[in-house]
Order: sequence, then structure tokens, then C-alpha cells
Amino acid sequence: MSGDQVQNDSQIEADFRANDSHKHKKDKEHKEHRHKEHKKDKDREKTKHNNSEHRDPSEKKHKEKHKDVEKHKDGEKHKDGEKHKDGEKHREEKHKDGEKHGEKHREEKHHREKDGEKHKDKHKDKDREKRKEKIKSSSGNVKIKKENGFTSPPRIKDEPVAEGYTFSPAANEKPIKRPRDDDDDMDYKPKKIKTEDVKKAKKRKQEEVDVKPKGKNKSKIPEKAADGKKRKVKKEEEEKWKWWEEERHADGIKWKFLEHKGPVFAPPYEPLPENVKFYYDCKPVKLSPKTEEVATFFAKMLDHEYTTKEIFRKNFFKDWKKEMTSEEKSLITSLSKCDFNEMGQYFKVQSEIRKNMTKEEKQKIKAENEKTLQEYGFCIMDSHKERIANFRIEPPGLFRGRGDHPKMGKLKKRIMPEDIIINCSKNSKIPPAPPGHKWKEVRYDNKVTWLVSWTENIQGSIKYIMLNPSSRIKGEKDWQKYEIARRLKSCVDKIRNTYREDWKSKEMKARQRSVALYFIDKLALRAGNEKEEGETADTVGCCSLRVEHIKLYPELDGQEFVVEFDFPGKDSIRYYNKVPVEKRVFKNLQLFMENKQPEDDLFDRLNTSILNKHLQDLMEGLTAKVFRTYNASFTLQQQLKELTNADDNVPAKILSYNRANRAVAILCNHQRAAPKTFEKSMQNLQTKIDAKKDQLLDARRELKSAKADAKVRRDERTRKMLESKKKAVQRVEEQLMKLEVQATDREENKQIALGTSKLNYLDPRISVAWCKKYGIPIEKIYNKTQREKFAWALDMAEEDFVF
DNA sequence: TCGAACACTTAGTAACCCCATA
DNA sequence: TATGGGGTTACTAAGTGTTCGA
Repeated sequence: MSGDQVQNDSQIEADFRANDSHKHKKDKEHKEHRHKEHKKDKDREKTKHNNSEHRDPSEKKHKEKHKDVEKHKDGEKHKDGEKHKDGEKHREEKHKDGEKHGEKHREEKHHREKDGEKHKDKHKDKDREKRKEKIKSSSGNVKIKKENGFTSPPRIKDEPVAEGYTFSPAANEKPIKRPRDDDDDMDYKPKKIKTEDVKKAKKRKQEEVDVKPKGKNKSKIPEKAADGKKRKVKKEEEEKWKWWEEERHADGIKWKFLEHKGPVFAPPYEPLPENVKFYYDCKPVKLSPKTEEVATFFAKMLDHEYTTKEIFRKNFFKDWKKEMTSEEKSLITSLSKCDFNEMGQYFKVQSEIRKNMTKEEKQKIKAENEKTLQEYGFCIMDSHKERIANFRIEPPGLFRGRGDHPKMGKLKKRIMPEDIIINCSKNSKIPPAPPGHKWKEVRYDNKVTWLVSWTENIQGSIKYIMLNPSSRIKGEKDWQKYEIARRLKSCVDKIRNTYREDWKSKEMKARQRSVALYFIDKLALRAGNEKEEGETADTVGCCSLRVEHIKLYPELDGQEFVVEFDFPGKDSIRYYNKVPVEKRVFKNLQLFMENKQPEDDLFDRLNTSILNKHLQDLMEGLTAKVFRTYNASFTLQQQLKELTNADDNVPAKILSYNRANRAVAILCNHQRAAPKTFEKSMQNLQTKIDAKKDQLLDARRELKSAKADAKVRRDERTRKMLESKKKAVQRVEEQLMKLEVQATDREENKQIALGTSKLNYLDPRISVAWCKKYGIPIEKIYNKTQREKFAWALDMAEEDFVF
């Protein structure tokens, strides 16, 4: 490192120190108390983390397993970490030069900036105050879910753009051409409904399994299929609506015709039988229906940890009392004296009874559900029958917030027709409200996609009934999302250069923005919107990170400039990561943290709207979220390229796919609780593997003796026997390998959820292209629902697709 | 201009269903 | 045929980002 650089860095630091100190003095007095409280929380957290250390052994096991599989499958490497490091170093060196630039006017500019930022500071301070108060009043400790056990997510960036890559126009730049057949105005009537119904779909699915699209031909008719079947499949293919080949609606218009049957309400409360009693202070008490209903919500959750949590109990009891009659209120004054066990037991028995129903009874229920689905589960949107995602109104119950949610246990009220807003076409058949009731409102807004909405009573937020992901309206948006991410690919280098430049900006705001953006890009952090204090669990994203969420190490484990992140993210899932960063980032972080308390905002001059406004200037349609999509899809494509071995068999290739998928899930921090049956199922699998190994030994022994036999006898029968023994060995070897691959996959997946990234972040065309290239049936990668959601990608992506 | 409201996507979990196996 | 277990689906909470209106 040059002397110039050192001087430069310290100069910059001095500048900012002088500039920011006023603000921090001002804040300091307010912070002390909060700091203490947070320290307490931290300690509690530590205990929690220690408790979760049982994960480590599995990690070891994981590594050993990994080795095992490599015996079967050469060329698979997990060198992501190192590769990433190298890339970073390279980038850092590239940008070391030219950092020195006019500092003469820096101070002057800072003063100017200071004024502009005063307002923002006010808001941040307000938030901090609120947080402080909340911490004071809440006895709740910050409980973060288990550590994921990974330090640095596998990342490979700075990869050159693949050769032959052609940039595809973004969805919002040019509409996809093909005249729409329903291009009339709002008042038109639906024509023939074109989408298949569920039964048909089921039938089709059966046939679809055989259909393995290969090659450039867009038609997916199986070559081997018998003529009749061929025709049938072809016919159904034609019936399937290819909305992606049609022109989209004009901007802002979501549909031109919408008709549906309204929502399905939760069944009314059925009072408990007389013999099932609630006890208060050991004495049976007959509760009024309303009180009893709320009591059953609690009784149904007795086995759950929730009911032991103080906040949950407190909130529940408070809301329960609101439902009680005045006599009940005066009698039932303590939750600890309430005995719900008999009620809880009753529900357990009911559930057992349901499980043990006869086949016929189960069939009957299934048929009823199917009938409801057919009646309420579809709507007509622009001449097409589309599946609704959630046509049932959420039933009443107790609110189960995630993490340390301050409102857990509160009563989620029963939604009545009077709470419901219906959205549909004016000229459609408007769904009637249930007898004796009326809707809150009937609206005809075709600039939104929802069919039904209501406001829930816990947070006061609006809930919606919307269409299934397989619908046109959702699919188009999904496709567009990936097109925006692909557009980012073409300008990401420029954006990265820009934010690097901003690390040395004279403006604090620009520096914070650029460091935050670096985290969002490098670590796929979420934007981190500001949240209302006391309304939700204390979770953060990038812009809302606080000083207490990171630790800086000038050197750690032989690496320079390491940042340790430890914070509760979305759903209170812990994000824990140690990342070496570039020196300038590190220095900036030191600066941002100076004179701040642990509970202060790391980026006190930044919020998501400032960040997104800036991103919008860099690229149309760019928001923080796009980086996650872009980096996830880019990583998948890159990892698939690196991990797939063309000579592997199908299970090994699928393992490679899952590993690529896993790299993305780790990057995005998609964790899951290890399945309860995990250890047992691994054990069972191991037993199977051992048995298969024995079987292989036997088969090999038999082969050996058959060989000896064949040498001596040399007749046809012995030769045939030898052949069959050879085949047997081969078969058992394959079976063993399959089991071992399965075990590795399962072990590696213990606490990682692949589904979220697969469904929301990975451009499906990458997977489709990969399947086509390596002859993998798409059903091995996407199940039926996923294939329906990604129908557009299945149809349009060829083997040469590049994200 | 800012906070609130709104619309929509992303997320993990639990219930359900179905298939392989004994 | 019963059972266990894993995959799938339903559910709904918790995010992001845009729009609205004071």
C-alpha cells in the first residue's frame, strides 16, 4: 500500500469526524439507557447462540459425506469461498489507484450538506427514541433463530459475460408482440373460456410426465408416444393458453374483464360438547359461546411453545377478556388458573378421529373440497379461467408472529362480509353477499390485481385474495422481474465502479449509500425498510443495520478487514457472516461507527427510498431488490456451469443442480428448521446404504465365482450366467451410488431451504436450458406446481439460453 | 415532502396427501 | 392393508416498493 493512500484515508476520516461530532453529542444522552438494555439483550442472545452449537458436528459430517460422493463423481469442487476472495482482492487492487482527489472543497461542501441532512437526522432520532422506549417497556428479549453454520456464502462474482450472450430487451421496454384477442374495452363480455379445468389438468399432468422436451423444437409432443396419445397431448397443448405470446395490456391496466364468486368464509364456530369442560381454579365453568371460541384457540395451541411465552399469554388474556361477559370477566382474572387441558385433549381426539376415517368418508370430504374449489377457486379474467391462490378468508385465531413479535397471542378476529371489499368488472356477475349480510364495498378497479380485500385487526394491514402464480397476471410480472435483472447484468460493472468511486465521496450520504449498496450487491442483503417500533419484531435489513449488528476486525483468521455481521433479518432469521471487505469499505465503516452507540443506525444518512431513488437514476427499474434477483440467478448459472459434469449420470447431475441451488440459498440466507425427523431419516437411509453395500459384496462374490466357472466350463449357459452376474453388480453399484448421492444431498440440505430461491429468485429459463442441455427431464427439477408457474419459461427457453 | 396507505412479492411452517415398504 | 416418511400445498406473516394525500 502506498504512503499516499494511508494519508488519504486518514485525511478523509478526519474530515468526517469533525463534521459528524455535533450530531452525536446531541444524541448521546438519549442513548445511554438504550445501550444498557441492548447489552442485556445481547447477552441473552449469546446464550441462545451457544445453545445452537449442536449444528457444528453435522457440518463436519457434511464435509466427510462430501468426500464420499466425490469418489463417485469427479470434478466437483466447493472452492467458492476462495474464488470469491480472489475476485474481491482483484477488484480492490484495480480500484486502489486514483483515489486521491480534490479535497480542498471538502470541508466547505460538508457544511452545505449538513444543513440538508438535518431533517433526515430528525427522523432517525425519532425512530431511535421510539426504539428506546420500546426496549424499556418490553420485557421481550431478542431471540434469533439458530445460526446457519456457514461463514461466508459461496459467491463468485466478476465473471466475464459469457460469450455469445445477447442482451434481451427488458419487458418494460418493448411489449411482447402478438395481438390480443380480447382487446376490447372494459365493458366487454367474456367469450369462450379457454383455460383447462383442474380435472383436465390432472389428466394432462399424467401424460405430461412422459413429455420430455428436447432440442430446439418448441413442440413438446413425445416422439415415442402412440399416435392417439400424441393427438390428445397436442390438443391439450393447444388448449393451454400461451399468454406470453400475446400483447400485454397498456400500462397500469391489469385486466379488462374480471368475474368471480367472492370469498369462502371460515365455518361458523361449533360449540364444544357438554362433557368437554373448561376449568377455572379447578372448578368447571360454562363459558359463553364467544368466550369459549377464543378459549378453544388457546387450547388448540397448548402443545406449542407459543403458549409458554409471556407476551403471548399476556396478549391473549387481554384480548380474551374483551370477549367475555361481565360475569366471566369478574370471575376469570388470572390466566394461570385457567385449565384448557380437557379442551385441548378433545381437539386431539377429534384430529385422531379425522385421521382414522374410512376411505369413503375421506373421499366424501375430498369431493366436497373439490366442489368448493371448482366453485370458488377460479375466476374469469379476460376470457380465461384462472386459478385463485387463496379464496378462503383467514379464519379467526391467535396471531402467531415470528421471532419476538410484540403482538403474538392477540386475537385475530373473525372476518365478516361487512369487512369485505369485492373487486370485479362492472358488467360481471357480482358475487352476492351471504344471506342476511352485505359487502363493505364493491369496487371496479382494473388497475389492481386483487379480487377481494379486507383489513386485519392485528396490524391494520390489508389482506388480499389474488390469483395463483400460474396465472397470466402473476406470470407476466415474474417474467418482467427476471428481464429487469438481466438488464442489470449489462450495467452492473458500471454501477460497481460508481459505488466504488463513491466510497471516497466528500458527502457522507454518498459514502453511506455506496457502502450499503456494496453490501446489497456482495452479500445479497435485503434493502431494510424502516419499521414502526413496537408493531413488529425487531428485525433489520441493510439500510436499517445498527452499529451493534456488525463488528470490525482489522485482521481475523489470517484475513484482513473482516466484517462480522450478526443481525435478525426477515422472519427473525439470523444472518451471521464474516466477510473480508475492501479496505476502503472497512475504513468507511469505522467512520460510520465513530461516536455512536450500539443501538444507533449504522447508515444514519440513508434509507431505502434514498437508495432506491439513486438506483433509479443508475438504471430504469432498478431497486435494491433487483440485486438479489440478479445475483441469485447469476450465481445459479455460474455454479451450474462449474459443477455439472456432462459424463455424470442423472442423479449425479441433479446433485450438482441442487448444489448450485444451495449456493444461492446460502447466499440469500434461506434457512429452515431442521426437520424433526431428520436424524431418524438419515439413520434409515444409512441402514439402506449399509444393506446395499452388503448386497454389493455378495454380488461381487457371485460374479467372481461365475468368472471362475466360465473359465473352466466355457459353455453357453455359464457364459450367460456370467453376463447376468456382471449386470447384477452394475445394477447394485448404481443403486448404491444413488443412495449415497441422496444421503449427501439430504445432509447438505439439513438447514437450508431451496424452495424459496427456486421459486422467487432463479430465472427458470436457466434451469430449463440446463435440463435441455444435459438431457435431464424437467420433472426432476420442477414439480407440477412449479412447472405451472414457470410455463412461460418451459415454453420459451432453449438450451442456449443465457441469463 | 413525508408518512401512511396500498399493492404486491417473498418467506417459513404446518397440515395434508400419496407412495413405497413391510 | 397399515404405516412411515417425504414431497406438496395451503396458509399467512413479513418483507419491498409505489402511490396517495395532507
